[in-house]
Amino acid sequence: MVKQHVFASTREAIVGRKLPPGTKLTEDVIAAAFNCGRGPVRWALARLQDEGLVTLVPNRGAFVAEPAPDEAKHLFGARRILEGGVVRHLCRRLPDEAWDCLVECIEAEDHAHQNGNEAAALRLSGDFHLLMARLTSNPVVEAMLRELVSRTILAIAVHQRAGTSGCRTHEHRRLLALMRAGDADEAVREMDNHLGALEAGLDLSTKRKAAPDLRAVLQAAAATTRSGPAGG
Amino acid sequence: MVKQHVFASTREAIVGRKLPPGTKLTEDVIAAAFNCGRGPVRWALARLQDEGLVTLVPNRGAFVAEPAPDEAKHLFGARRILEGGVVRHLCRRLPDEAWDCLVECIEAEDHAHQNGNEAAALRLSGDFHLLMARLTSNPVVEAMLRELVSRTILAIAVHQRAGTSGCRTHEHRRLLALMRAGDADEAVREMDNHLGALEAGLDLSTKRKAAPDLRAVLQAAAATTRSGPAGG
DNA sequence: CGGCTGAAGATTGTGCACAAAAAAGCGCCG
DNA sequence: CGGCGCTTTTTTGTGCACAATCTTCAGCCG
Repeated sequence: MVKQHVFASTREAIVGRKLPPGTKLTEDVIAAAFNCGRGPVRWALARLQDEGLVTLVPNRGAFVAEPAPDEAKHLFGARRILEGGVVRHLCRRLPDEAWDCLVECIEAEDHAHQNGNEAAALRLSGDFHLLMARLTSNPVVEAMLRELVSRTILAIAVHQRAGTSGCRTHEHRRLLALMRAGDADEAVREMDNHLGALEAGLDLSTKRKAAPDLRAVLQAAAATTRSGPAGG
Repeated sequence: MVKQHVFASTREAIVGRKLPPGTKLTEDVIAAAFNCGRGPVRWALARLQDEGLVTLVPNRGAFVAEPAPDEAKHLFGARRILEGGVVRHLCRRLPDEAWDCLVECIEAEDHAHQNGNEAAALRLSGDFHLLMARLTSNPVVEAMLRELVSRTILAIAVHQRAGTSGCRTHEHRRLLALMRAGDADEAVREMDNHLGALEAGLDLSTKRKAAPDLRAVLQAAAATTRSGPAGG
């Protein structure tokens, strides 16, 4: 199946930071890159849009999504709600193999940090959160969090301050210990703080991006009224 | 835009019970119904698939999703986690207008129940849950729950027992009172019980659907090995 | 010299045609 | 009469062409 190949590869390129936010995704270019027509590309782009990874402007084209500051805040807010529930769900009991999996994931992240590979560390950090969702044995929850983590990576790529790393592994370790101990309330609070620290590492000033927002607003206004200066 | 029209109308037809689960969604038929080519139809189907409302089998076509018993359980589990977080988030404080909105929604649901319009009541019940998500002022949370509610409606349509109605409004009222009182733990518990009652109203026996599952399993096995009797 | 109008270029939206794969129906052989 | 293989038919997967729209830019007028 060509469609899924285009979708998976493009998604991997976006999440793996190969395609920075704001990159124009011209259909012909992608079609040429995969040696296929525009049909599969359009299918993949539609899926990517649903995941919030690309923005599809009518008659303008597709772009790698640039989460606005407000959207980034909403993303973190949603993760607080969802992952709080996940943590509370996991606190009850879990087989030892599950805990080992989480420990292994943290160690891999530590290893990436030591090698100075920040991109891999950020990716592993996301994998840790995703692994927790997987441990709920609920594919629906897992899918929701996967989408949230992907978009969070995008938001971090856009608004990341210089010198700030992703998830600190010691926070992950503490969270793990709290969950293993069964202290639900404290574990949820730790997750809240953890996500708060992640959000605090970003620069979410809403005024700095006034110029591009202005253009978007004008476009939206013109599209709404349909009676502006665009007509001949 | 034709695409969005096809998408919105088809979605409305599925959620509104006009298209029962399992219905074959032939592209040509939909294209003819909307007087357009198959392009917009494919786009709409891709979006619908991402929302979990249709199942898209390769080289077979699109069908209105029939959530399996396991998937239905996962749906309710995800809603427990997500809506539990929503309730906890809303417990803090909310303007009076918000509470009025919720009361109004409950009364509309009551009205539908009195008129014997069960389909509308189920729809209003979903709107109540959706309204709570909207009151978080978080579009991401709202979108996630909208998808979950839609799929839940589908699951109910498939597995509903005879004589069981949807959300009881008095449970909604009690939940509302608890949230307004600020009793987070008790409100979350009420939400849990409420969703549990909804799930209990379904017949989620996994063995009864052995026959159709068998065919799906055989198809999957054939697709995996690629060396079955299908080849010529 | 600035702003506006017009055309040209580029890109997406849509429809149509062909190919491939699966399903169904049918004939044939045991 | 039942099971198997082939053929036909239906439907999706893909590519290509045309039209609509937006952007850009050159030329013109005030």
